[in-house]
Amino acid sequence: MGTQMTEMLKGTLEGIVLSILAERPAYGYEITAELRERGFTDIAEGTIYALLIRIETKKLVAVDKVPSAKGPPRKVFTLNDAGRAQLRDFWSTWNELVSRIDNLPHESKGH
Amino acid sequence: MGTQMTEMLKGTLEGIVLSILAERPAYGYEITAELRERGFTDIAEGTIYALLIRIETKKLVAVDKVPSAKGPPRKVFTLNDAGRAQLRDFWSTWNELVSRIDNLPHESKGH
DNA sequence: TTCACTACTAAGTGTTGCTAATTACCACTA
DNA sequence: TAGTGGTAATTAGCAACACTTAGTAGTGAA
Repeated sequence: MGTQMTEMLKGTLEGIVLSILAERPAYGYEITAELRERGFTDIAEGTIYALLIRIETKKLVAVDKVPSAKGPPRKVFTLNDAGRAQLRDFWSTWNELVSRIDNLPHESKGH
Repeated sequence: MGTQMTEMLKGTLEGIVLSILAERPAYGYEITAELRERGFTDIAEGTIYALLIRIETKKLVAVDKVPSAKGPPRKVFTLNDAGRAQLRDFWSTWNELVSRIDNLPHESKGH
């Protein structure tokens, strides 16, 4: 992936994943697929799994092992209250950043 | 500063500074002040100087030493062609990220 | 001479996303 | 039976970035 996007995802990717989990519980592989559908085409699988471990450690999610018909058991992640609070923080920080950047000198900002 | 914002600035701060330099040449202290005016209140001085060294190393700017009435000579940074190209890249990546994030599940996205 | 302001530098830290390799499980097929 | 392919998760090592903290100097005014 372009280095530019890689660096920009730092600090946003966690919020992106949390917002997907806010819709419904999901497991790693599923989240990776959903991200690709949503345009985040080049995010490495390993990145997602590492991130999921992080949000589990931070206790933003509940985790259930669910047996799968094909393949090893799935780790299903469900957002908890702390996770929803973190997600609200994410949106407020993101909105603030967007509005600050909107106020930057705009010459050739792209439409 | 909130950790959340700190992480989000990774990958964007460089573009933010470049876009300030696109308006007019400036030196470190000046840029720091301008950022504060524009709402980036808590960015450490050291962070800006480190970033300026990075973009100088990447040859995105021309550097001139200009004597100052009060204090040591200023290092004035001027965007060059490579810098302007980098800035265009920044805006296109940024716009792409914004549009992807806009398409995320939107419940409680903030107003 | 002391103080405040200006301007830059340097060392070390933590978080993050990346690559790449490995393991595990099941169904299908040659 | 062995092999292949798709699903699912984990791990180790790496590089980039912003942060904190501290320090070095030059200048003018009290």
